[in-house]
Amino acid sequence: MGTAQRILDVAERLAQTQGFNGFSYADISAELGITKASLHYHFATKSELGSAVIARYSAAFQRALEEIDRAAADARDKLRRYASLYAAVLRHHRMCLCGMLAADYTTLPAPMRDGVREFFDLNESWLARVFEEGRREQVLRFPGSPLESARLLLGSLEGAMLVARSYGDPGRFTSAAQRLLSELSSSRKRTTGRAARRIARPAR
Amino acid sequence: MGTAQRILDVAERLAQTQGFNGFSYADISAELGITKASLHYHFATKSELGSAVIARYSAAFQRALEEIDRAAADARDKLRRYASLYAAVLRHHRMCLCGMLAADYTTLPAPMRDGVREFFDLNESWLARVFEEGRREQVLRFPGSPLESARLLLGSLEGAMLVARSYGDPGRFTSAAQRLLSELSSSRKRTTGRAARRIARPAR
DNA sequence: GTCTATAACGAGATAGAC
DNA sequence: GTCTATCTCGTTATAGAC
Repeated sequence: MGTAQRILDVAERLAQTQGFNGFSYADISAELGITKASLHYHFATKSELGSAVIARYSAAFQRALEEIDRAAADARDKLRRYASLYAAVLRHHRMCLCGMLAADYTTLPAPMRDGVREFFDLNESWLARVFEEGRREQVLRFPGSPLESARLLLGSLEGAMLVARSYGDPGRFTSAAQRLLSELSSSRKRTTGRAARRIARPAR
Repeated sequence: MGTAQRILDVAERLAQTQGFNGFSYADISAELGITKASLHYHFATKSELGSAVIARYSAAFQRALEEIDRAAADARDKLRRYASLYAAVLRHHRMCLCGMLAADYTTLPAPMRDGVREFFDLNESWLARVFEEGRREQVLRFPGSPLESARLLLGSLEGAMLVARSYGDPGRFTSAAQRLLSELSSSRKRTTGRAARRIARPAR
């Protein structure tokens, strides 16, 4: 794999675990056994590096959502798999990249701020589509607009991750995620233990 | 007001808006018109300063919760007022201190990490008591244990704040908070517009 | 594309005068 | 309690050799 990709891998992980102000070129340099000057050859400024990390992360997330659209049985299943994406991140002791950057938001360079909002927009519009589809096919039942439900779910999952990570306890996240899905999608057939386990250990 | 308190005021605001790694003694120094050396007289290390900020914040939050216990009509009203505390913070363009520090968590000195978890514990046990009370007095209806609902609500409010702040739109928070309360506390009498407005502009 | 070397600055922290 | 002065280290970033 190219050097640029390996730099992005490390930067992404550090941003997800320590925040954008919580790591430096020196950290990446030490981990890859490459000098700081070389890092600057690939990414001239930290802002540029951060923007590249966000862009790659968003693209990967986009692909994951398309994969869910392809594989999921119905809208409810899509939400379950969506929550599983978050659970997988947390199991790697990471926070969602953009949830993390949302905390650093006011200190971020403008291009990165835009990237963070675009990531949220991406998630919200996909989720809103899923809620709309679920309502249409009568597999989901919820009050208000699909977009409102999308925003509530996105924010709640981000917050559940954030707190769960402080306790080093992914169970806190999966527990909250299960309740959220069953509340937000209160169809007649209620969520059972089987679905709960599927969130806790998703297909890879 | 004493110098130490004014230092804490500034440090608290900076921690809530920029994160613990997003501000320095120099920032506080400039704002208060006092040298960095003087700051170190009051708080020898940044870790000490951070711990003091958390301790004061937690104590103030504790008092706010006791005030809610005193003033609120019932458990549902307590939850509404609880959400209003968060909305007030957000309106000041701040994030919850400990929600912010939860993002910085892995980079924090150990004493601060403990303080963050204690803040969450404090909130969760108060909320769990409220959910329990609400169930007992049949004003709230929810599945599972009171503690699970407490954790879900805490995490969801933190996350809703985090995302809303990125958009500079407190309305995103209040909208999510309303939905959460009405879902989490699905008694027969549903929440109305009157309650919604109370969350948007709480009593001070 | 990676290196050595260094610039330029800001961080947290301390010594000691007043 | 607050100051000046300073230390040491870490930060992002650049110049120029290989």
